[in-house]
Amino acid sequence: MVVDQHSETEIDRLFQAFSDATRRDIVRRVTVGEYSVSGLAALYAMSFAAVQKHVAVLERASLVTKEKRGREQIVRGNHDGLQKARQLLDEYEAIWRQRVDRIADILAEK
Amino acid sequence: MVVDQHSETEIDRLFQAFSDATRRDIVRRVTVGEYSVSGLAALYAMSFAAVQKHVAVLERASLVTKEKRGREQIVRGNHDGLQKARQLLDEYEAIWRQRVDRIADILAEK
DNA sequence: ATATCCTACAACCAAATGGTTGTAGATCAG
DNA sequence: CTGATCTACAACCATTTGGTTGTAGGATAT
Repeated sequence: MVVDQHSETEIDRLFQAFSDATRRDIVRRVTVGEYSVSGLAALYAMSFAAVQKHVAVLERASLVTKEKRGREQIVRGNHDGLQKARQLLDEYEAIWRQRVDRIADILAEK
Repeated sequence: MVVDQHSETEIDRLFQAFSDATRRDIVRRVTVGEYSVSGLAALYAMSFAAVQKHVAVLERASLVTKEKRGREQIVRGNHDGLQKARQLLDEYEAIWRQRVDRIADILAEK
């Protein structure tokens, strides 16, 4: 495998971030509206610190942004990460379509 | 969070499977053509057993299928997992679009 | 001024992950 | 038949992950 190390670990982080139900829920929530970290923490049956870590994972994956406002940290959705993930999966879908086309061509030759 | 446990852990597995560069490479390869597990193992700087585990992770995520042929196990791409992942991300994209529409409506009211 | 709220971060823990080596059973080739 | 190949799986190991509690500091409200 000779792949760009930087972007590959970025993609690792992106899908890793999506692979947890709590984090996916956070992403949905903060895309619709604003939440402070403690506001999010109130929603789940886990400690504030645990939610804080989830938000940190999402931020590193560009799925969420944080902005300090007074004593609160406001969490909002970040479209960048989602767009990158979707683009990635579109590439895999394109490989499937090429394969289907290739098989169709072979059948047509007969 | 009151979510369907079964499908949620399925999604966990799906994105978890995508969060590793070797596994993503395997998915691309076996979508284009057929590979035995040892055929795949020859491509990477890791043991046969490690690749075997990666394939197992992909199989559980419905990103790949295995079929025994003689003494070999043939690995092929499985479109189901990819489709599910793409559908999921499309739902997140839809949330974004709703948000954009909502903001546009508010602006239009003024 | 002081108590409360929100956040950051360290230290710790159990379980999962990604890798290894080794063993054993099928299947194939000569 | 024998040896080589392919796979499955167990046992082990280091690191990461997802959670906890505790401490400390900055911002807010009374």
